[in-house]
Amino acid sequence: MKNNISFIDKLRSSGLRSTKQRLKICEVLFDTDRTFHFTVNDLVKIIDEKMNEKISLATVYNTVHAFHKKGYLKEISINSDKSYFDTNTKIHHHFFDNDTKELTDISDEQVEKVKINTSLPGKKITSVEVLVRVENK
Amino acid sequence: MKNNISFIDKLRSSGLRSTKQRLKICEVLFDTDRTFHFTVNDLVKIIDEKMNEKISLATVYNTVHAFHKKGYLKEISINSDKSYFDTNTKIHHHFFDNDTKELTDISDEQVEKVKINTSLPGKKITSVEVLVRVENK
DNA sequence: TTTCTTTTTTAGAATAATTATAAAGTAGCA
DNA sequence: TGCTACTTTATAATTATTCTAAAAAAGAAA
Repeated sequence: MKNNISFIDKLRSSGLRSTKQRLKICEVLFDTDRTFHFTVNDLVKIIDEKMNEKISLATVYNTVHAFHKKGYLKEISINSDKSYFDTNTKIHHHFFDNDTKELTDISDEQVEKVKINTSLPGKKITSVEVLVRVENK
Repeated sequence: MKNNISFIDKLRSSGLRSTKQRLKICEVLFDTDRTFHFTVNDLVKIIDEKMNEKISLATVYNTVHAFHKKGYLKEISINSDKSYFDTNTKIHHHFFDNDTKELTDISDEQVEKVKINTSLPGKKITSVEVLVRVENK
């Protein structure tokens, strides 16, 4: 219950009502030192097992989508049967290990600025992301 | 029926039996001047409507996976509800239109060489690809 | 060719992630 | 306090993909 006030503000200021469920999800997602990747299923499990709370699946989906829309979460582009989200919303890139299927952040400084010398008419760029695939030597 | 011989060879040499269905799919995928992107559903539609042929959905999935495994197709990393494949198997980059879900190639010259200043121990880089998401202005 | 073995195709069922629905509950404001 | 719009919820529906098991076809050997 410590810094939940900041979450309430966060929600309010983005036009989302602060509900019990949303605050709980905020805690799980943003009340940590480090950012992380997750699927909706991961999130449900954490809420259920670690937080001993029961939030309906539909609500978790709703909330994750709302947070994504507001820019508090980022969707990661990996082809998979599920959607991966990232609490690190800064522009950054990823290693994807083809052997273990693990995803690791590459901080922005470690990738030289990607320049795209072309565009699509009537469209604006919303993100530029690099995916570096690796495998065992 | 012209250059189907090459497809038969292609299949044979990769240890796949050359069946009527696989040859038809080869025609659709590889008997064109330009490479293209597709989903399994797109492919089924083309076979059905343009080629007036009926190949079972399971077979199309099987074949696409077999071709992917053999390196004749590339899967594109987009978080989406479906899987996208590319008949262009060379390393290259993409625009993905968040509105229309359309995928467009970005030719290699239009992207300045991406430099990654970090690595993972024991791993070697197999590809570095850029995904540029766009949406309506 | 005929026969035999293995691979492939197929329709349909099963699975899994996600979205839609519509009723009940809650937040925030007047 | 009461109202209204937004949320939550359980459940059904949807969609892409995979599984299954039987029938069909391919390739090799006799």
